[in-house]
Amino acid sequence: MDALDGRLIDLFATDPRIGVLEASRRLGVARGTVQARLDKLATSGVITGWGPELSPEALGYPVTAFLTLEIRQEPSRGGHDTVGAHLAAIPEVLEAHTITGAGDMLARVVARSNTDLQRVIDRVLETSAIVRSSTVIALATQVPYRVRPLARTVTDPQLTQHG
Amino acid sequence: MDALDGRLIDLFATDPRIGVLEASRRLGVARGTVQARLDKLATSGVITGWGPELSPEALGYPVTAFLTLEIRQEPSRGGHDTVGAHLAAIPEVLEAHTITGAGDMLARVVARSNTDLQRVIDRVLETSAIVRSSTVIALATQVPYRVRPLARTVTDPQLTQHG
DNA sequence: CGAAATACTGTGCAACCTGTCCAACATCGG
DNA sequence: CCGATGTTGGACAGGTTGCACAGTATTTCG
Repeated sequence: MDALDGRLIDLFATDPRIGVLEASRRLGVARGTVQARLDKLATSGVITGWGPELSPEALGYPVTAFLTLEIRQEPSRGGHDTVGAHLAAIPEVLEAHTITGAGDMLARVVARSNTDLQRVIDRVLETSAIVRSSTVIALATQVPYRVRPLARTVTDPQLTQHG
Repeated sequence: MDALDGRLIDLFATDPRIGVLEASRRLGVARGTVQARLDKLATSGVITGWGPELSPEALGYPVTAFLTLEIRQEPSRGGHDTVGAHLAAIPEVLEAHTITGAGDMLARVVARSNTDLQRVIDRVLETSAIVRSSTVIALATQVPYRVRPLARTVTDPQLTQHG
């Protein structure tokens, strides 16, 4: 990751439709350089994919909520992996992580409405491996998910301010 | 969104590098159909972008945490928008939402290490509009962020189980 | 410092893909 | 039955890709 990689990522993030050739023109470098950089960024794992980004809202799921789940401690009937597999089978669960705290998990779910959210939560709680849960509903998004500003800190370390 | 749209999204999610022509071959439809479908999916907002997906981990930020922020109620010195703008200026804040509860927000942040997380949190708390905060650290990811299973429920409603 | 390794450039080529038309046919709802 | 809409197969020019090569810069390391 140097400044050219950063500009390359910015370029493709802003204008994903452009190809390698157009990118090389805009960056003022040879086409082969752009190809090599992209290959390296993909190999090193910085770029994980080029797939289409889907909007749950446009798919009819405008309600987002975060569930904090307390997991049963007994290994035979609980465990994070059990719950993880359970959650992975529910389409409305967009992501789930284990977090610090007494055997807890945090899951992001979406639903068709506030009413529909109840159905989703019920489905999440279907497993006996979950002891308790609490829900917060996302009302608005102040900062939409983004990684680009972070990528800039890698090439411009002065952006990493120390409070 | 019908079954063909679903297969189209699956196809491009699995193999983003293929073009319209190759997609039409694999789906057994005319090229113009694929182009028309993609245009419509983009226009309707289901597909929001084709940009490269970046891995914070590969960029050197392997630690993810969720901050719950309590916002000061006085309009002059607090407010969600004030905090939202503040958070948006911090690269390590990957997303932020207002949530149900007493004037709270939820923010996802990343850091270079657990130690570095303290710096990020300090920077988040630099504004006087935030009264209090609590942090949970994500230890592992059971379900990585995904929307594809959700897209399937739109074309295959029986996947939407009722508990 | 000097040499090796690595990266970048500019170029060329064949093969392929895209964007954009078009006429004809199929499907669906009224 | 009609119209609206979507699909098909085809065509075209122009652009793009993947690959290769030699030559030149730049970096790395003894």
